[in-house]
This record gives sequence, C-alpha cells and structure tokens, in this order.
Amino acid sequence: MVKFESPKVTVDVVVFTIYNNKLHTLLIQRKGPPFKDRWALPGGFLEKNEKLVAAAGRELFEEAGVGHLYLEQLYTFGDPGRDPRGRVITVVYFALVPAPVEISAGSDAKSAKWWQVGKLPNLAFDHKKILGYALARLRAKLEYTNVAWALLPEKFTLTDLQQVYEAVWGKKVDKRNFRKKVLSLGLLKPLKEKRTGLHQRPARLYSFKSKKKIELRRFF
Amino acid sequence: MVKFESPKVTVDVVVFTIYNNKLHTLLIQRKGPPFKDRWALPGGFLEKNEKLVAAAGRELFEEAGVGHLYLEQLYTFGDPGRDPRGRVITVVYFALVPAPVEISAGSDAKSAKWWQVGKLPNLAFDHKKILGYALARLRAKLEYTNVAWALLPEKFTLTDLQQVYEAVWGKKVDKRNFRKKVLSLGLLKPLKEKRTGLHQRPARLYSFKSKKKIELRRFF
DNA sequence: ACAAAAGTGTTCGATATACACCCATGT
DNA sequence: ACATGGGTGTATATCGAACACTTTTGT
Repeated sequence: MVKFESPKVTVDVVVFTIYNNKLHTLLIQRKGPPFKDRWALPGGFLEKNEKLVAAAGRELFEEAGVGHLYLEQLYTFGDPGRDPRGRVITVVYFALVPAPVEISAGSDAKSAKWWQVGKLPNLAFDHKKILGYALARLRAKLEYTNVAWALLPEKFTLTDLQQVYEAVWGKKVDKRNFRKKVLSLGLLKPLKEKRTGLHQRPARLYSFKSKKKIELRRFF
Repeated sequence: MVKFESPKVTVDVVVFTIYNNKLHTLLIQRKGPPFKDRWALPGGFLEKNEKLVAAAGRELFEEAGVGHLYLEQLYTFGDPGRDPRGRVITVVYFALVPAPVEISAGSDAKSAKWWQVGKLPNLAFDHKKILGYALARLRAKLEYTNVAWALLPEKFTLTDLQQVYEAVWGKKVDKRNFRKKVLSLGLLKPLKEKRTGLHQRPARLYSFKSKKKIELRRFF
C-alpha cells in the first residue's frame, strides 16, 4: 500500500552527569551531512532483534565509551520533517552516569564531549527540544524518586548529594533541612569511613542501601 | 545493510472513561489473524506525513467513533517478538474521554466495546502489559495534575468529581477533606445552576476554570 | 414523614521551612 | 591561629487525616 511508509527507527540517548558541580550532557559531533559538524545526541539505527533499551545502551557505549548507567525511556519523536533525509521515528532514552567518566571518541571517529547544560552549542535536528524535555524529566525524577544514586559514585558525602540536587535544580537548598529530610527517608547507609585529606573537618561517607527504583510521594 | 531492518511502526491508543462510576477502557475485536477474535487496543499503521499524535486521534475515531478528548504519549513498545508477523514498533497514546460516549463499530467492521477495567478479557499481543502501564500513568496523573476534567462533562458536581477519583484509585475518600482540598486549589468555577430532579437535595454544578494542563506538586 | 444525597468545621499530628553557631582537620 | 567546609536543633506555619451531623429536595 502506498499510503503507508516504512519509517526508519533510530534510538537516541540523552546522558546527564554532574561534573564540577554542574550538570553536563554528552554530545557527539557529526562527521557527515545532514548537519555536518553540528553537535547532536548520541544515537543510531536499531539492529535486528535488538531490544530498544539495548540499542540505547549499545549506542552510548559505541559512541562515547560510557558503560554502567541508569537508563529509561524518555519519549518518542516522530513528526514528519524532523530529519531532512526522510521519515525517522526516534525513540529517546534518558541516562544518568556518575561523575567522572572518561570519554573515548567513538569507533566511528566522531568526537564526543561533555557540555555544560546552559552553555550548549547549536544542535542538529530537533535535539534542542529533546534535551529540554529530558531536563524537565530529570528535575521531576529527582524530586520524587531516588535516582540521584546514579549520578554519584559508590561512596559520597551528604554535601556531594546536596550538590547534585542544587546542580539539577539550579538553586541552593538549606543544609540542615536537606540532611534532616534525606536521612529521614532511610535510604542511605552511613559508612565507617570519612573523606580526609582536605584542609577541613573530614566528612562522613554514605552509600545507598539499595539502587532499586523507589517512588517517593514527595521530595523537597 | 542486512544488519538494520525496517520495522513497521504502529500507533495504538489506550482510552479510559468513567462509566457507571467504574473505570472502563475501549477495546476492539480483531477480525483476522494473528489473534483472530481476541480483543485488542485500537490502533494501526502510521500514514505518510502524519504526526504521531494525529495517527492516534485518527485511529481512535476510525475504530471507535470517539472524538474530542485528551491525548498524550504513553510509551513505546518495540521489543522483538511482540508481534508474530515481524518487528513492530508501537507508539502508544493515552486518551481520556468524558463519560457517556456512543461507540460506532468501526469502518472496518470490527466491533468496539467498553470493558470495565478489572474485568478484562484475554488480550492480543502484549496489550495486557500496555494497559497496566496506562493504568499506572492514569493513577499518577490524577494525583498531580488536573486531567480529571477530561473524564467529566462540562458541568459536574463535586460528588461526580469525587467518584472519578474513587473509580480510578479504587478506594473511597472522605467527602469533607476531598471538597476542602479540591476547592482550595482554585481550579473550579461554581456555577449558578444546580442539578435537580433527583429525590434529594439539589447539588451545585461546577466547571473547570481552565482545561490547560496544570502540574500540581502534590494531590492527595 | 421519609429517603437520599448535599453540604459543612474542628482537632491533631506530621511535615516543611526558616534560621546561626560550634567542630575537626591541614597548613 | 586560621581557613575551610562538616555537622547540628528549635520554633513556627502549613497541610493532611480523622471524624458526624444538619439541610434540602421529591415522593
């Protein structure tokens, strides 16, 4: 039937991390047209017999060398005209990785780079809109779930955790209230160790009791 | 490249309404294989140059005669093996319609029927899973947004509104607390009219001041 | 007068918010 | 000793939860 087309299906990924106490996202530079040299979200075509979420994980690893992470589906963008080459349906995933991730330029020689959110370059396709969407999701998720663990290393201080929230929300929160609230949730396990070596009082380290997804009814 | 396939893209819709103070969803009966005679979500293939959300609206209208409604994207299901005919990526939309909707059997002579959620038949494909997903979304949305307007007629009583919440959540709520909360949100406009004609004290009618989507930080 | 649903307030506990000072370490 | 961030408590306001009786209509 002429009426139906077979659109291409791609899977893209928005990855966030906290680097230098600022929220950053991963972009790759396009080597060919369309949008040659423009920055874009990592992504690519779906392979045969590949689950959607697996494709997202694979693209991320291939193009940016990013491995262990939190992945969930964000949204599907598929309006006509979003790719000049033809009809493309893009299923976008949303990923969180702990702070200091080494990026290897991808196997296909595209360059990958962490960009501070708020200082982004012009993006290819409708990727700016997609990023805005992802950012809204991140802010919301941080409020009512415990996903913050995915942005932190195994061991962290309460100040580290607070800085994650501040970076994502773009505003300061009160230290005493933050700690009271976060400890009352009972999701953290205080460790015996402290972080030493700075010119200051050592800070107690914590880890998450569980990394299972938990929905809280409200969070700050 | 052999490695990439061109999957088919379909758009399905989960429609909810409140009928007889119970939550219902719309299903159509399949006329051909696979899953002949089984009940399934309304849906179909994406047309050329058609937006995803437009496809959802069109399918709903074609197959069930349902018009004016609330529509948002729910999730995309695309794992291999979910359709025996081959790789199919299904973008699922989520719709809400006000209570008494006349259903015309669709143009392709499939029968359409409202089923009470909780008394559903066996479903085709992975549609049971999809419905579970949609139900979770509905429950959550009702908590933190004002989408309840989409399940009600233009004018309604506070008891009508309360019954929407009770039907979706499957539990009773306290009338005094419900009214206090709902009125304090300031989203309702009390009308001069009352609903009369029953053997009882007439109830004041209300309408929503706005049907714009509003996100509340918390709701019940 | 009766049946049926409409309408209405108060008390109590939990939770959010605002706010300032001492502590432990490295140099 | 000093600079740096770590760590802690209290008072107030707001919000959610529990709870029962009177009012208005149609028959």
